Amino acid sequence: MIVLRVAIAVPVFTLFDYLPPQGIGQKDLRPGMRARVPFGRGERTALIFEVATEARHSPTRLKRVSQLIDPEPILRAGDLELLRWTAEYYQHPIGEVVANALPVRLRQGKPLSALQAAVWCLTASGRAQPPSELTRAPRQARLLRLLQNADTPLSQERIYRQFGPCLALLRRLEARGWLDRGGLDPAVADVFAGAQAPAPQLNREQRAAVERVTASLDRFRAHLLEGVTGSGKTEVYLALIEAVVARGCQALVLVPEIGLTPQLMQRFQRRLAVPLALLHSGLGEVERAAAWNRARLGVAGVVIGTRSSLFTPLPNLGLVVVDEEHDLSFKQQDGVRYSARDLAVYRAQRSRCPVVLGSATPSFESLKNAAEGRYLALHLSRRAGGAQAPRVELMDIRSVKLDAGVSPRLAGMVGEELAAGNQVLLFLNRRGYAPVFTCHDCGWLAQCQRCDARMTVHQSSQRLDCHHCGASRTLPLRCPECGGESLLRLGQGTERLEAMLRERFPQYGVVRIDRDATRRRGSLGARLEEIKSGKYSLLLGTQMLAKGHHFPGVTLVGVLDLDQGLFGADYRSTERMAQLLVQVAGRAGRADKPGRVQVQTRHPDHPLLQTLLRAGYGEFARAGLLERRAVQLPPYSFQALLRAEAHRAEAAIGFLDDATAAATAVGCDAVTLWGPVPAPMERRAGRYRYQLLLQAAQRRTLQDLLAQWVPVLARLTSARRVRWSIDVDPQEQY
DNA sequence: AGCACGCCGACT
DNA sequence: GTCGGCGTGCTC
Repeated sequence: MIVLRVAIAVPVFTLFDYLPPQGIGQKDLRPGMRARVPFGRGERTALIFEVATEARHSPTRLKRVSQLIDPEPILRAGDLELLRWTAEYYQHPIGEVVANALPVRLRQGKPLSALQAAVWCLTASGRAQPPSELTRAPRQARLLRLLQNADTPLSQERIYRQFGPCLALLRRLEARGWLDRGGLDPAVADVFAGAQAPAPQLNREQRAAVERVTASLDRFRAHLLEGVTGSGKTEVYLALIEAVVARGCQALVLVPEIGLTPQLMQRFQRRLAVPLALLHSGLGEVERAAAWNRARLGVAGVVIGTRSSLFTPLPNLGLVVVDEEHDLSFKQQDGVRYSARDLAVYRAQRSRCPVVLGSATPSFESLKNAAEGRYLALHLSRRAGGAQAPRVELMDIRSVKLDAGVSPRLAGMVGEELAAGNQVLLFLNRRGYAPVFTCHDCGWLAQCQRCDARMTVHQSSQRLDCHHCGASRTLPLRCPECGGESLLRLGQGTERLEAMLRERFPQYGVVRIDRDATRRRGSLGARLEEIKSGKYSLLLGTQMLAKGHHFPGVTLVGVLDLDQGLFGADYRSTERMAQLLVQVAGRAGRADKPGRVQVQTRHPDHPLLQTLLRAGYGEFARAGLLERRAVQLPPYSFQALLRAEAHRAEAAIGFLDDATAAATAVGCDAVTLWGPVPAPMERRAGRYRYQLLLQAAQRRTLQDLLAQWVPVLARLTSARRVRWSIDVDPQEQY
C-alpha cells in the first residue's frame, strides 16, 4: 500500500493521507512534488511531504490524488525539512507554512513549465527606427521608445505594468519587423546587460571581516558584522558573495522591507557577474515564480529579497546574509509569525555554511550571542571616505514653547543651516496633521468607533483617520456632541510640521517623506532621487527617513519626539528608540561637512539617553542586557504569546482561561504564565484583544510545552468563538 | 479557511 | 408556512 501524506493550505495542524493517482507507481511519487487532491467538496493544491506505506487515517475513507502536477520534486528534502521545522517551532499549521513559502503561481498549482514569461525584444531595424517618425501612431511611438530606452528585452508583464495592456500594439510592431517575441527569462537578460562596476579597495577592517568569514566557508558559523553607518557593510557582503560564487555556490541575501530595496538590488546587480534572482516587491507573479525557479535550478547565483525569500530553494547554498538584522520587518506579524533572521541562522546551520548578520545597531539577541561566543563578532568602526560621526546633542525643551513641535532654538539652527546652503532633516515619528481632535466647548474627542484610539486629523484630505483599523470620516466642521464650532487640533504630526516649515522658510524646497506622501509605488524612490539632486533643502518625515538612505548634503538632523520611545509600552521600546536614534543620526554628514544631531527631549537626564550619547550604542546595549538579565527578560528567557480576539471580551478571556487550565493539565512547572491580560490597545477594529504570556528559562522547556499544549487548544470549544494565534518569540505586544 | 448542516426569527 | 441568520463541526 502506498499512502501520500500531503500539506494543504488549511488551518489544520496535520498532514492529510491520500492514495496515489491511478496508474502511477511508487518510483514516480516523491516528496516535494505537488498534486491536485479532492478536498471536502472541492479540489486543492497539495504538497507531498511523505510517501508512506500505511495510512494514519482510516484506510477505507482515503481519497485518491486526482493528478500529479510536477514530474519531479520542486522542493528537496532539506527544503521540506525547513518548512516542517518552521511549522513546529512557530506552532503553525504546516499547509499554511507551505503556502507562505511558495510563490503564488506555484501555490495555485500552475506547472513550472508555464513560467516562461513572454518577452519582447527589438530587432536591429526596430532599434534603428526613430520613434519620432511615427507621427501617425503616437502610441506605437511611445511603446517603441520604451523598449529602446530599456536596452534589454522586456517581459510582456513588465511592459503592461509600465504601459497598460497593449498586446495589439506589440503585434503591430512585430508585424512591421521591429519586434521579436521570445521565451527568454527576462531577469537573466537584465543581469548580463549590466556593465560590471569595479570593486573599490577594501579598507583594513573590511578585509579582516572578509577574511574571517572566508576562512571557514565550508562549515556553519554565525557572524555578527557590527558596522557603523557608512562603514561599508555592503562591500563586505559583495566580497563574500564573490568568494562564494567563485566556489560554485549560491548566496542568499535578506534585506528589510523598505521602499529602497530596488536601489540596493541595483547595486548588487551592477557589481556581481552572476545571474541574480531579485525578489523585489515590483515583481509580477510570473516573474517572481520564474526567479524562484532559477534559484531552485542553481542558475541564479544570488537571491536577494525580503523576509519570505528565506524559503527559496537553493541547492548549493554557501552563504546567508541578513542585512540590518535588527529590523522588525524580518518578523512576520500575522499568519505564520516566523523570524526570517532566526530561521536564516537555522538554515545556514542545516546547510553547513556561514551566515552573516549585519547592522549598525544590532539587536540585543544578537549582541548577547556575540558576547557569549556563539556568534563571531566582526567590527567596522571607520566610516568610508573618512566621514566623521555626527555630534549628537540633547536639547532640553521643558517649559519651552514649541511651534509645530519645533523649539525656537532648533528653528534658529535650521535657519542658519539653510542660509549656509546646507540641507536639514527633521524627524517626527507621527504622520498626519494632529493626533488629537477635540471640542473646546464640551470636551468631545474624536475617538475611533471600533478601536480604543483617537483619530488623527489629516488636513490635506480634510478627514479623520484611525491609524489602527483604517476607519476614516470627513473632518466635522461642528462638534458632533454640542454643535460648537471651536474645534481644536492638538499635538504634532508631519503634515503640520510641513505646513509650518513652508510658512517659515518659504524660499526653500520642503519635502515630506511618510506613508501618506509616498503612497504610490516608486514615489519614495523618486523623492529620494530629487533629494540627492538637491531639489529640496528641508526634509521631514517619519521613520521611513531613518532607513537605508544616506543624505550627504544634510548637516543638521533634528529629532522632535524621542521621548515617546523612552517610556513605551513594552520592554523593547528603549532598544528600538536607541536603534532609531543611531540610524537617524547616521543619515547625515560627510567628510568635509560633519553633521550634527539635535534631539529635543523633556528628559535630558534620563540615564539610558545619557549612556547612549556618552558611551554609544554598544555600551547602551551592554547596560540594557544587564537589566534584561536581572529581570530575566528575553534574550535571557524565552517567550510565547497566545493572543485571542473576539467581538465580546468574555469570549476572548474565557478561551484564555481554558487555555491556562489546559496548560496546567499538560504540566508546565518550568513555564510561567501571565494573564489573561488585555492587549495594550484592548479594542481594535471592533474586536476585544487579550493575551496570555508564557515565559521559560530554556527554549526547550517552552517548546516542549507548546508542542503538547497547542493541539489541545485547537480542540477547545471556546477556541471556536475567538480568533487566536500563537506568537513564538514575540517582538511586539500589541 | 471554506463549506454544509442545523435549528430559530421576519417575510411571500 | 419558507428564506436565511450564523453557531458548530469537518476536511484524508
